Amino acid sequence: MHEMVSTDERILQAALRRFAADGLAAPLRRIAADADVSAGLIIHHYGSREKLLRACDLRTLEVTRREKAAMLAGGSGELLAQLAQTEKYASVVGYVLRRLQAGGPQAGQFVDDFAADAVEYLAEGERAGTISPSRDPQGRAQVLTEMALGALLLQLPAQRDHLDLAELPGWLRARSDRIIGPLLELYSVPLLTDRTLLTAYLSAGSGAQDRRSARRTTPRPESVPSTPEAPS
Amino acid sequence: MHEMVSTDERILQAALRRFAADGLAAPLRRIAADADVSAGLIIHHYGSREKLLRACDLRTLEVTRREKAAMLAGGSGELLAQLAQTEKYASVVGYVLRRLQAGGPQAGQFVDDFAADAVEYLAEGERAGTISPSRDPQGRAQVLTEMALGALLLQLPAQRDHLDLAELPGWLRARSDRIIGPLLELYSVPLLTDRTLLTAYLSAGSGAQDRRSARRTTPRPESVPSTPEAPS
DNA sequence: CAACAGGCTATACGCGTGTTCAATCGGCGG
DNA sequence: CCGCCGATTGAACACGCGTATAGCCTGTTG
Repeated sequence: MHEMVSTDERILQAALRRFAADGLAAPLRRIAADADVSAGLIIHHYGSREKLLRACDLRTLEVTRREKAAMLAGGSGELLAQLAQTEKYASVVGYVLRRLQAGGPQAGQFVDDFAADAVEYLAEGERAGTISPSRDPQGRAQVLTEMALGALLLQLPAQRDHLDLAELPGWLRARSDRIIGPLLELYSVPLLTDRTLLTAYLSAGSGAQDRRSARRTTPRPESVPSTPEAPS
Repeated sequence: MHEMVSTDERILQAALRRFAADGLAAPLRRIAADADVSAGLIIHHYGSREKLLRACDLRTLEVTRREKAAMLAGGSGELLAQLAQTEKYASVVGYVLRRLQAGGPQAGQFVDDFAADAVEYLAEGERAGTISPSRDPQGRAQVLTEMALGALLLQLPAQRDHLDLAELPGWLRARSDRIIGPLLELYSVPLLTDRTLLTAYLSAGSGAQDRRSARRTTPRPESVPSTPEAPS
């Protein structure tokens, strides 16, 4: 009644789920078992393992882009978390995280994709007056995106290496509740008590767009412990 | 003259370098070749591959702790970056990143370790008057650490999956220069233009320490796009 | 009805892995 | 000098992987 999907699609969805659950190194045979087919059939349909991964990337990119566009139109933020609320999308969310974890050029594309959308979100907030303007919106969005995604990725598999897709939405929401306090504080009251560092850096001749001049000009003041970059 | 290290140590250092360069999935035989020994000898000395990884974890934890303590005494911030400046420690820095990338419980321990030190750094800055006080220092340090480490990890292997340890220090410094602008701005001028969100959240009954009451009480205002958590 | 085509499976090959084992080497105490 | 014992090695084992191949089973077509 509700589902008579083609075998290709069934394989792709099984791959998406299994990759998300066990990581991108999940064996082909396991995916085959999940999709109730033989391992050879996957090769027959997708050519090779890498091609299958490519297909997963494509599908994921497509879904996230579509869904992000819908959310942008709706005007509400919170991407991955909100996306994962819909249980239907848990696998693609998990796949994104696994892809980020695996690294490589593909991960960069995902990040850039999210960063590009973050630019729009922040600009929208800026127009609405809730987000302070920046002298480098692109850079700010990039940094914010990398921090948000990175932090999420970092404490995601801290529990185990197996990701339970059924628990993922609840886990994301719980995590959101857990960190929203410090996060709100961090973004409401400046971490640094005065702007001397910022003004010093800005007057040192590196405009926002001008990245080439940002080399060793800043004398890197000694008195300040722990530039927030520093916990790393 | 300057070096007559035991074979165990030579193996461990080779493992550290190779794991850092190629990831924790690097084959034992490759490490053996680097250390000019046979693969069997590694097993003979360390028992198994996992034990070798355990030894690497231990060594890394020990070195970072010692060096972090020294830096804390010295009063200067910037941990991993500064550590990596000394070419000698490039391998342990790389190993930390690889361990974080691999995830698992061990990664959590590293993060917690760094977060614990971040608490001290921030407290020191707070006493010096350069860092604003927080109502949840532990939570703030945790979030800052996860963001810093996560962002670093996220765009680290974006170039390739092979990490060139010789280029790592330069790469870290370049990255630092690249993002210091938006970062300084982000931590000097509040991202959110007013504190209504924060006060609303705080008045919703969730004290800093009291995490259990932080469930779905906040009505999650509709007007604000992109809670900074949101770029993810 | 016969032949064909294609989705699909079972099996096998080649490779790389961690680990084991027997054998060899080398120094050191009895 | 003998004998032992740990360090060290190369070959072999067992296993899991991705992939190639040959065949089966079913529906369709001439």
